Amino acid sequence: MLPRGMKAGAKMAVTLKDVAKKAGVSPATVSYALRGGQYVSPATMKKVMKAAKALGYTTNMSARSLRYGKTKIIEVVVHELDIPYYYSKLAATAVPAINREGYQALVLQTGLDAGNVKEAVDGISNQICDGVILNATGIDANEIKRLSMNRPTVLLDDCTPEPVLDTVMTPNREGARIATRHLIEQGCRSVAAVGIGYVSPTAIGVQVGTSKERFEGVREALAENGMGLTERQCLACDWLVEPGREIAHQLADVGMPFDGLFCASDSLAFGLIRGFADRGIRVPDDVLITGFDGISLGEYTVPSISTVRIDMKDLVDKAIRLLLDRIDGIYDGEPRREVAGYDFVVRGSSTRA
Amino acid sequence: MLPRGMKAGAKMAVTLKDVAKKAGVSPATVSYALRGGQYVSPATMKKVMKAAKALGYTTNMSARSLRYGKTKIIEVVVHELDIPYYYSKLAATAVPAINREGYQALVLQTGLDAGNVKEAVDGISNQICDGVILNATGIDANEIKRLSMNRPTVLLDDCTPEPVLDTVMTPNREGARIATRHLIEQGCRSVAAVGIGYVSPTAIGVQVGTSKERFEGVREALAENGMGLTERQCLACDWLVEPGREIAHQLADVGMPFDGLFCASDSLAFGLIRGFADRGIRVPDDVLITGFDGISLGEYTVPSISTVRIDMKDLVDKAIRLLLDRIDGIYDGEPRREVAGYDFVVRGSSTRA
DNA sequence: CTGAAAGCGCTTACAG
DNA sequence: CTGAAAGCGCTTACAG
Repeated sequence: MLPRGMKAGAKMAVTLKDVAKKAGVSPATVSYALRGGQYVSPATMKKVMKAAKALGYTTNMSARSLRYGKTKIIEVVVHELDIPYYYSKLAATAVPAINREGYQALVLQTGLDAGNVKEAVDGISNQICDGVILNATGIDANEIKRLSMNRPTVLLDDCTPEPVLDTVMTPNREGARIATRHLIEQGCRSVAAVGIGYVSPTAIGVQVGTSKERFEGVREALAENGMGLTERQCLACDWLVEPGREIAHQLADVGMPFDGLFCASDSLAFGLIRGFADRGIRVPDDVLITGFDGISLGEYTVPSISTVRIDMKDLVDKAIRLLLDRIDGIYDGEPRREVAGYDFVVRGSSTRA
Repeated sequence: MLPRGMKAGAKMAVTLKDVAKKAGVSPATVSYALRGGQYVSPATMKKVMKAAKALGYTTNMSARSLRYGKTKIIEVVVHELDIPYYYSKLAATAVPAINREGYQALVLQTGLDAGNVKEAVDGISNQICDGVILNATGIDANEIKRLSMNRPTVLLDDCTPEPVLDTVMTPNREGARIATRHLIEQGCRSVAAVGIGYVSPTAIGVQVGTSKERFEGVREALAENGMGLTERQCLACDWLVEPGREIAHQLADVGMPFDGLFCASDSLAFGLIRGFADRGIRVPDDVLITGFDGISLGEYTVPSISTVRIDMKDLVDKAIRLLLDRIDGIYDGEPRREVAGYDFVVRGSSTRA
């Protein structure tokens, strides 16, 4: 008995009604039985279970969600799963943490283009999940506000001065400051920032974002030590492996003008190490390098990568807590902002033997 | 007007009915208008659009799916997203490919335990998606059969002699053979297989799996050149970075008895390179190494990793094609099995300058 | 302990 | 071109 106008599927799924008929009880009783047996006699229970198993019944989640008003799904939206390695680590950490709270986790990959993120969240997320954890980079505040109309949303690393939604921040400025300070302590006197665009004094109050915060951190550490941060020292590029390699080549070709490099990501550091190896420049003998993120692979490169290691578990736990507080109606006030824990890990890339 | 027994959510979502009331038309008309405007006058169209926008309406996917009988979602089940780097690459490749077919892609992470895979597929997938792409390692054929009762499923790398479901294979045996042959051509006379358990002649017809296939490939290449493959040459371990490092340490500690190492994964090769560096053993000067998978990072290690590179795009395309043929009812016959394309990439880890 | 009934939000054949 | 109605599969308060 198809609904009017519905096409027959190749294979109709088994429904509660089918199980009820087979077990000789009402659908209501089947529902009660399947959901743990409250109000159901042991004998009925047994009949129902047997029938359900025999027919291979599984709950139609669309129907349950529609009825229940909740999906028990939390979505994790990341840009790229195969960027080594921040996002895959984020997703991998978030999934079991979400499961522990009794929710299913769905990972959504949007690609690096900000437009796709909008679309992705608009699209599937419509109402297929109860909440979203979303890396906000590249979407503006209005857009974010609009997205949140439908469901609780926690942002990651949204640097907007006035937060519009709950956010978990990475320690951009502090991390950059500590890493740069470390380079100076190791004796560097000519430091550059890889992956960081120069921010002019007039733009400093206007510009917003992760890169700008890290710029500030680097600048502060240099200033503490009587050094400046000029345009020449800022080597803007995407935070990926290949750009790191290219920058290493460029630096080698102009005679390696720096003795310390703060990298905005471990992937960049990874690429730099490779690029310097191509040109016979030795890390850490000829130049010291620090990364950012704390991807696990950084422990295994040769040399291994000193890094600002984000406590991914802490980040994820905080995001989930913020989200559940909204979903469960425990908190309904102004947007809150938290900062993920981190530590600085000293490894081979920034220490001379 | 809540359904009986339903608790009020913190925030009721906007429904078709709300839009209809606001626009002064019927819900049916709103539905038609929102779905492209067939049968709807331009004036009505405009009114509806305006009302929908004003209220921030989005479709309730649970309801639509329930009505439509399809979810337009394909699920990709992987073990671990942050294992460098096969699974994240798989997921990252599959998502846009699935989107191109007009489906949403959901990535599900199960962890390395086979029990979790069952649970994951049982659980969320119930009927929230139209099809599943699933790495089968560690689940037996009966289980797989049962899982597939509910929806079309494509397996990855299921080595069961009689396929129970559509499968895309990686070229396990051929890849291992070619890599090993390459090591021999480069002059290796004492080759070991890392990550591969020894398979005795009596077990060879019985044992099933990826590892066994690769064992066979290695054995064949060695046999072609008059060499054998004994238990001593098989160093079984998980295909991860840390085990690779540990094996390197062990080999170094017993005086490095091999001059060529076939690794079952690039991650293993990655760890070996690191472990040998710890002990002053040089790759490729002292020992040649080949990997398997073709993860992008293998290009950036020092030395870079020679590898059997799986054509991930081809693998994913084949999996999606098999799946869509089932979903769309284009094919309904015996399980089909395809092999993903691949090539062997020669890099620094297996070539002496 | 069990069943009949209502309703979640949507879509579409049908009647106007 | 538009609206009233049926029904997707499920859950639960209510009546028995």
